[in-house]
Amino acid sequence: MERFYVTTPIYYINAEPHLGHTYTMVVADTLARFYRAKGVETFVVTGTDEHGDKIAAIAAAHGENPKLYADRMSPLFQQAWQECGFLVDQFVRTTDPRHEQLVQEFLQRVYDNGDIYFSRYAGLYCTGCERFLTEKELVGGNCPDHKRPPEPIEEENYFFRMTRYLPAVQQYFEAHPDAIYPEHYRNEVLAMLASGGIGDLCISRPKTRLDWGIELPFDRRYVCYVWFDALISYVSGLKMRGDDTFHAFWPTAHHVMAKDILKPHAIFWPSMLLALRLPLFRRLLIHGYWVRGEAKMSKSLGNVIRPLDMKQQFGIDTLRYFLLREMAFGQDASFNEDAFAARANADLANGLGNLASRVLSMQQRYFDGQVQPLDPPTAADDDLQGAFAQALVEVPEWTEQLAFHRALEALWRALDHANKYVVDTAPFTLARERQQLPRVGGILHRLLECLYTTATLLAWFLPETSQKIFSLLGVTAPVRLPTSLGWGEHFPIGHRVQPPITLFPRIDLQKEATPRA
RNA sequence: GGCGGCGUAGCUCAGUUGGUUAGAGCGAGGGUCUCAUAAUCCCUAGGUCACUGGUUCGACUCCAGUCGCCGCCA
Repeated sequence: MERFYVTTPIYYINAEPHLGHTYTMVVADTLARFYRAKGVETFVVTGTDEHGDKIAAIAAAHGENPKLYADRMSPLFQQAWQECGFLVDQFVRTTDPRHEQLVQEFLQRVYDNGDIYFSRYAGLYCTGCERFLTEKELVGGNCPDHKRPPEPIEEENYFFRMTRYLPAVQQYFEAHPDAIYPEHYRNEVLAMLASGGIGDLCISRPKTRLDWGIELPFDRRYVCYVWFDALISYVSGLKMRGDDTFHAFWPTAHHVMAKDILKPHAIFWPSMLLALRLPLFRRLLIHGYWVRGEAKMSKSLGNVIRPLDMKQQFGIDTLRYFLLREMAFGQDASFNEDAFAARANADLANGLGNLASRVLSMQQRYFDGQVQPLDPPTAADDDLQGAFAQALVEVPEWTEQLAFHRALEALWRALDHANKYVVDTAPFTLARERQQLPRVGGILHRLLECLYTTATLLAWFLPETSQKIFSLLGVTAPVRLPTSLGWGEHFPIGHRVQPPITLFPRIDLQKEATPRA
C-alpha cells in the first residue's frame, strides 16, 4: 500500500498560534487529504516544542514552573488545530515521557557510535536565538534578530560530530534533486554545504545555566539542546504508534516548514539521521512568510493574526482558500484585509457560492428539486464538460506539484465557464415555454454535475465546503478521486436535491470593522 | 565582501527554446440579463516590459554595465 507521511514543525510555545503556524497546518492538511483522496494511507504529525531557555524564562516571568506553563500552552495549539478541523494523527509534546525516552535513547546511540565529544567553548550567547552568535553577525553589538546584546559565555559542552556526515548529506541532496523544494532552497543548502563553513553542533547546555530540558543519558549535569530534541519528534510521533507505524511511514516523510528553519532541517537533521543509521526523510517542503506591510509575521514581533478569530469571523474554508490561493508555495505573500475580502467575495461568494445558489434555486423552482434526464448535448454542453474534464486533470496535477494557487485557479476557470454557460444557455428564459422544459432539465442536470465535480476537487482544499455541496446535492462523496467525470451517473432521474443555502456570505469590511467595542 | 534572485498595466502576477498590434485576474468606468448572495455576462486599461549599451534581420525574452529591492553565506 502506498503511504504518505507529512509533518509540520512542532511549534514553540512561547506564543499563541498565529497565521504562520496556521498556513503550515493548512498545507500539511491539504496534502494529507489529497493523498487520502487518491487512496494513499496518510499520517500527520505536529506538536509543541516545550524545552529551552526561552520557555524557562517566560515561565519564570509568569511565576510558573516550566512544566505548568507548557501544560497551559500546549493545549492552545492542540485545540486550535482541532477546531480548525485539521487532520492530526499524532500530536507530539516534547515533554511527553515517550518522546523524552526516545531522545535519550538516540543520544546514547550516537554517543556509543563515537559521534559525540566533550569540549570547551567560549562565545556570545543569545537567549532569544538559543544559540551562540559570531562577532560578525552582531549589528551594533546586538543580536540582529532580537536587538539586544548577547552574553559572553564560556563553558564545556557536548558536541555532535556533524562534520563527519556532511559529505554524505551533500551527496544525498545531489543525488535527489527533489529532496528540497523549491529548488531555490536546495541551491542554498548545497551552497552552504560546499562553503565548508559548517562545524560540529553543540548539543548540550549545562544544568547550572539551564535545567529545563532532556537530560543527557551519559552526563546528568547536562540537558539536550533544543534542536536535537525537537527534530526527533518526527520519529517519536510515529513511534508513539508503534514500531510498525514507524517502519511503514518513515521512508515517505515530507517535512513542511517555513524558510527560517531550513538549516536545522537540511543540515542538522539528515546528519543526525545518518549518525543514527536511519534512512533520510523523503522531502523538505519549504514555504515563505506571510508579510503584512513591512514586518514579517513573526511570533517575537507580535503582528499576529489569530487563526481561531479568523475562523469564527469568516469560516475556516474562507481562510484556507485565501492562504492557498494567494501564496505561491515557496514564495512570500502578503496578507491584508482588503485582499482577503476581495478574494473571498470575488471567488467564493460571487463565483462558487452564487453558482450553487442559482443552480439549486432553478432546480427547485422549475422541477421541485427533482433531477431531469440529460438531453442530447449541444456544442455549449460539450464545451462545459470539456472545461471540467480539464479541471479534473489539472487540479490534481498542480496539487501534486504543490502549486495550490494554480490548482485553484484551474478549478475556477471551470467554475467561471459554468457561470457563463448559465447566461449563454439562459435556462431561466427557456423555462417560460413549456415545450423547452426538457432542455432546461438537461442544462440544470449538467450544472449539478459541475457542482459534483467541483465538490470532488475541493475535498482537500475546502473540506467543509466540499461536504456542504455534496449534502446539498443529496449524494455522498466519491470514495476515491475519479479519473473521469462520470457525468450522468451521479443523479438518478427524479433524485431530489436541496434548496440553496448561502455557502459564503459576502464580506463587508466596513460592517465588520464597526462592532469592535 | 562572495554567491544568487528580482524589478512587466493602479494592485497581484503570466510571459515557453528571441519574431506579426506585450497577456490574465482583481480594482475602476460603461452596458446587459434577471435564475442567483445588487451576484452573472459583455465592453473598456493605450503599460518607455527599471535604466544604458551590445549581439541579431528582429529582444520583455540573450550578453555587459548602472540603479533599486531581496535572499543565502561570510
